[in-house]
Amino acid sequence: MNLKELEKRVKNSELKEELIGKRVVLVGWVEDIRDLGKIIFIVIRDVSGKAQVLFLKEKKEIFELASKVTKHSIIKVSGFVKESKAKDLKVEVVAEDLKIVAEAKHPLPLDPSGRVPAKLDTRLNARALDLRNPRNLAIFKIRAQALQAIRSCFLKKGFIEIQTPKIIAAGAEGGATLFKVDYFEDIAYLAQSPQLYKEQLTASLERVFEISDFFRAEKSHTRRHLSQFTSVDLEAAYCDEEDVMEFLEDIVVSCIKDVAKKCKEELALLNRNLKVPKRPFERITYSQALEELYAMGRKLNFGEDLKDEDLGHLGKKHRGFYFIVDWPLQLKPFYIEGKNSELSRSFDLQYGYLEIASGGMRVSRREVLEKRLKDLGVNLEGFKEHLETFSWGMPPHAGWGMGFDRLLMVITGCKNIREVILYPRDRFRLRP
RNA sequence: GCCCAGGUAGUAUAGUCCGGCCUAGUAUGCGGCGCUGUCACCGCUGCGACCCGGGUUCAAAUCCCGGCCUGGGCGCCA
Repeated sequence: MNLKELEKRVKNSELKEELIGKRVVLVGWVEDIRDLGKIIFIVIRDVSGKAQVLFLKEKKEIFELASKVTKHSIIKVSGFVKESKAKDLKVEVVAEDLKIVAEAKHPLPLDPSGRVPAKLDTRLNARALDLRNPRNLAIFKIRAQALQAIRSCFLKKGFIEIQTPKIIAAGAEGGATLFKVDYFEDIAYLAQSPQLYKEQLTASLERVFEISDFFRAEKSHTRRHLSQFTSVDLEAAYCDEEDVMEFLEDIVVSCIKDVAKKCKEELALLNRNLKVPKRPFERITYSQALEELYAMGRKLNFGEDLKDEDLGHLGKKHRGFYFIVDWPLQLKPFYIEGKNSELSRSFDLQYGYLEIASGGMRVSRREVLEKRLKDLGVNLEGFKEHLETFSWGMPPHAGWGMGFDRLLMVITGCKNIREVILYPRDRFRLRP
């Protein structure tokens, strides 16, 4: 089978009244069969939607073939379009010819029609079949659209898309746990962020963005953590934290606006009434957050990180997107610029309890960076090449990283991050 | 690494507390038969399951121990 052979193919979503009387070819999987004895209705679905095909007893050969088709087999049907009496379809196709392209052998691991909903684990183990459920497919149509929206927003602002290495040398970056991999005679690690590279690149590319997967060997087991996740990263020269916060607002709002406009059917399948957030997003300082938490009976000292429970409380008070700014310097990584001796020029973007993005003004002076690293007790040797670039004329720059999968949770309303990833990787899942 | 919950036909569930009328119920699925407008088609009929190993007991899906797997949470998350 090839495209030439399918020249007359009409996607199910294109099957409209204008085609009445015309001969068409449909290809797709069998979603449902209703055999009434002398007439058989087959509901055929493809990536675009569904259609109803009629088989009449007069066409003996194909009628008998149709009565043997199993659900979820791939079939090719040709026939004439006519008006339909079906509840939710305007037209249908009376079959003239039927070919079983690929038989689905039962039992199947789950029922994509969703009549008996399968557990997430079962679904992920049979993902390709699971995505024949239009609701689940909708999530990934939205995902693709959201990515495209973000990319075009960056390009409009003059950003250059980059790809940084995913295999990196010694885990000098510290912090979160790295995955170790054999690298010929050496040991390498999987990158957990493009941080150092994207900063370096502002020296020449000025404004850069990257949309790629990164890896964290955290032993987290929650509904919002994964070992492999998609990160949207921005870094821009001659910008400060305020500038990149505006970029972030713009990216998020454009993305949601675009999805709301172009994915109406998909959002409807998810029962989602997607509201475009208003700019500017609310901003609270870390100190304000502590005060608010104190008023709710939670005592935290300055310098303590906000725990999930705290963010949960704050999320109830601040609905939708909001920034937490002015974090204590000690809570932020070495490359974040200080505001003074205590505070940093950084921000986190929250959506309710969920942390979506974090970023800030970066340190661009080598001596400051070296001091910060030394204060943390890090061996400068591991950062030698990175630090060197800061002696070649490093422009002041700021940036952020956003968890794309988490943004998608917000857009789709999925409560488990695994639902918005095709083949999620977590601590307990390495396959399929 | 820690805590909690769970594992019953292909899928999803009831039963488990308090062992015995469980010959394991229901829905959906799958097979057969009938039916010319279905649309979660319908009617009749059949098929199919107690995660694995050990223990207690006259008797284990049910209680105990170990293992494997899953879900949720904590911690962790530059």
